Amino acid sequence: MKLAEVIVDVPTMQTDKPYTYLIPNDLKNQIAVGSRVAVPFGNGKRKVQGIIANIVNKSEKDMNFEIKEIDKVMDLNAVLNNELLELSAWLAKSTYSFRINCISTMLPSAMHAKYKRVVNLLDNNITDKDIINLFKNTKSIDFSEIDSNKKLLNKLMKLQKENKVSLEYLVNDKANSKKELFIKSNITSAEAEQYLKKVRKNSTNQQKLLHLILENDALEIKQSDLINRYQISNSTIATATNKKWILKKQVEVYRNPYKSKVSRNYPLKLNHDQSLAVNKIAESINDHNKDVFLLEGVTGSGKTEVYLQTIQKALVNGKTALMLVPEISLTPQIVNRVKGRFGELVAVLHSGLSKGERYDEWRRINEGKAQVVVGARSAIFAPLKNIGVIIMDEEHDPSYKQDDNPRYQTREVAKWRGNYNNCPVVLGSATPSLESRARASKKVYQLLKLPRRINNHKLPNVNVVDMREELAKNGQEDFSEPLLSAIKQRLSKNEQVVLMLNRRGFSSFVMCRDCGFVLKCPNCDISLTLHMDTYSMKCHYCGHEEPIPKVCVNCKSRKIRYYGTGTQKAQKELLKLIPEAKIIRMDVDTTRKKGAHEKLLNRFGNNEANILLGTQMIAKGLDFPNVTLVGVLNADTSLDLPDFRSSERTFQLLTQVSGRAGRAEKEGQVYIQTFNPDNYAIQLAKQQNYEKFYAREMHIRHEMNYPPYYFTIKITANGGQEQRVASKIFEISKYLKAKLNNTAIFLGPSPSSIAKIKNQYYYQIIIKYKNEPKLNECLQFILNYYQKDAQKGLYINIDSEPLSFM
DNA sequence: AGCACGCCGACT
DNA sequence: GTCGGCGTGCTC
Repeated sequence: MKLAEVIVDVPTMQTDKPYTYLIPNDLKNQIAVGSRVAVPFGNGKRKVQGIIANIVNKSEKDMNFEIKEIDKVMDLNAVLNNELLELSAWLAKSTYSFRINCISTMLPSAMHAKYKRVVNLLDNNITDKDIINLFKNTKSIDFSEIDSNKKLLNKLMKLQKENKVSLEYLVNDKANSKKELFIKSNITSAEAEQYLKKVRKNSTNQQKLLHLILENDALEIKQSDLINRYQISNSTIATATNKKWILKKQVEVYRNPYKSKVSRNYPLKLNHDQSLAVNKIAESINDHNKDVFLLEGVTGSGKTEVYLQTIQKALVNGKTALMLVPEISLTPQIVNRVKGRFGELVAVLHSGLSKGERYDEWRRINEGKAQVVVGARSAIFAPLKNIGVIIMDEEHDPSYKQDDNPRYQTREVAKWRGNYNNCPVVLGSATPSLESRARASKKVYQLLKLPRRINNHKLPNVNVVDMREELAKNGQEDFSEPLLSAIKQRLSKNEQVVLMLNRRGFSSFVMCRDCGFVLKCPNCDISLTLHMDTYSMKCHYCGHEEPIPKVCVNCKSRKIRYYGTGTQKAQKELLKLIPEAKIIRMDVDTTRKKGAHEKLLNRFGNNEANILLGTQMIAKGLDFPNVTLVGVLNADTSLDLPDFRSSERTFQLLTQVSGRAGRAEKEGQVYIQTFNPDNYAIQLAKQQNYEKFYAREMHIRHEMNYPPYYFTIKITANGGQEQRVASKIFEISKYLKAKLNNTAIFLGPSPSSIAKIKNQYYYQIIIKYKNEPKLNECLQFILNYYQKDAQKGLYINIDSEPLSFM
């Protein structure tokens, strides 16, 4: 007997295993491994969505529990192939998360189940006024309408026992494909010719339609096209339908998120280094080698062209290709370049798409209609088959690590898929992560270098401005004299400027000068940021918003001052200093709306503004030939973070943003303003010398026992009651210290650096270790042991190789 | 998660 | 006595 093993959509520790179900006869042909199904689950009539992980041949009698039947099948075809199912199991294990959560992240959100409970009225002779009122003139109501009404709920429970009402559970599919009305001819062209003779001479529109059918055997056309392109009106269509000349038909269409025209582009001639790289990778594609390449190329060295020609090689071999880019640089610039090269073969996946668009792109990939996928982090789960190459651009980018469950590092998933598909993985960056670069040194990865910019353009000239001097000299803390005059000079030459300030809002905090009181968020342990556009104080963590205080909340003093500069304030100040500046501000606040990102960049590209002022979102991927000056207003924001990766981040950010300058003929210039001009990360970013930075930073990591010399794991406990959270984390720490080798280094337990977010307290332990074969088992034990606390609102999270220790 | 079951205090 | 609060355990 064939039984189905189902992973149910109930993300808890206890239910994180397959459940066995009978396959009813009428569903036998529709069910396959990887299908979405609805199954009964639990005592009542509850139904949940699930994924078939396995079909096994077992006798029902072998089971020591009652087996229920699968209720229905949600899709015509399996939504997960074997590769992705296997991947979900590996992912769950390696990220300490539930399998169903892993499966959910693989599927477009339109495929996540939508549950609905409905109360049906069975008995019409109910006398209770509340109940009569409730069912006014319907027989069934949505349960959520009465969910909170205890009194009503109790009455209904009673009635349910008397069989007077019933509770029904529905698993609905959110996945709606877009349909468009098509017109299809119902007659042959020969018949159309006959009809043409019969129609009245003055019915010109009908004649037009008949001619169309005459000329196109088996005509099938969008109704809207028929109306717009051929000027055939709705009434004509109605008449023709009545006469049975044509049929109306709903056809599933794919939403196309990139309607804008993409101009075709062709492979560029490669320089020596580039062709060497392409050849190496192509060799690996041909030979089905699972090599991992690290493509270390300075900014502007033409990495993208290497990617594109590599993808071409995969396609020529009859394979597909996956290209990942950081979310923030998933700009139309990159997408258009890939689309322009490979046209209809390309599917794009990123958060800017609507749910429907994402679903459609996903289906195009699943059905094999798209062979090239470009996308951000989660696109690593694209249902491509027969992958020939996986490319990760800007492999060092922090957005490749997901910061909630499953907390995966895209790079690791990419390597897993490369291994499964027997294909190479290409990691590209101007500033590789230390982990990757170290592996290249150990020959685990193959290092490919692009040390020169294309056409031998020079790297920009970088100047470091000591803001301590500037502050002492002319009291300036935002715009130094050298930067200001450079801006003015560039503007006078009609060139463009990019300014980066890694802090949004107006001022970063508000402090009372009398008592030192800083206004904090009531829900989070973080100070509120002043926003001038809304005249309010905002919390960047939970979104809390309150009016700007006029007097100090603490001491009632009026001496309140704003400290720190955000993008809003910088924009205002810059306009004061350079009135002729035309500034586009780009930060989370101005790019929240769909497509805003693209619009702002287009305006800048069209020279509608001469200064682009933004947060780090402007550091990556932008390629504007007219940008000759880049300014970093405060290089210290990322340096001052209490985290072992802060130097690496700072170096990467400064190098990336500097790379925006002088990408074409005109030479670029960069000014980095800092209060730490001698810091090595800043000095080496000035020299644009990655290799030197790598050597220096590795030395420090070695001294301090940090990655890549050590593995790390972060265990966090959070909950509403600080006491309980703290005692839990100490308990865990004690347990682990007893179990692990004494070479493991424990940091903490301690409150997390933002100890409270949205009224949840956070405590953490970080463990640095070299070799701990028992660790995985211990952590699984902890998760199991503390699952009971999850019901009391106390959660344990495990983050393997966390991005930051904060 | 969501539901049933069981145990305990407080009410018509 | 029973109603409803919450802690506990189970879901093929």
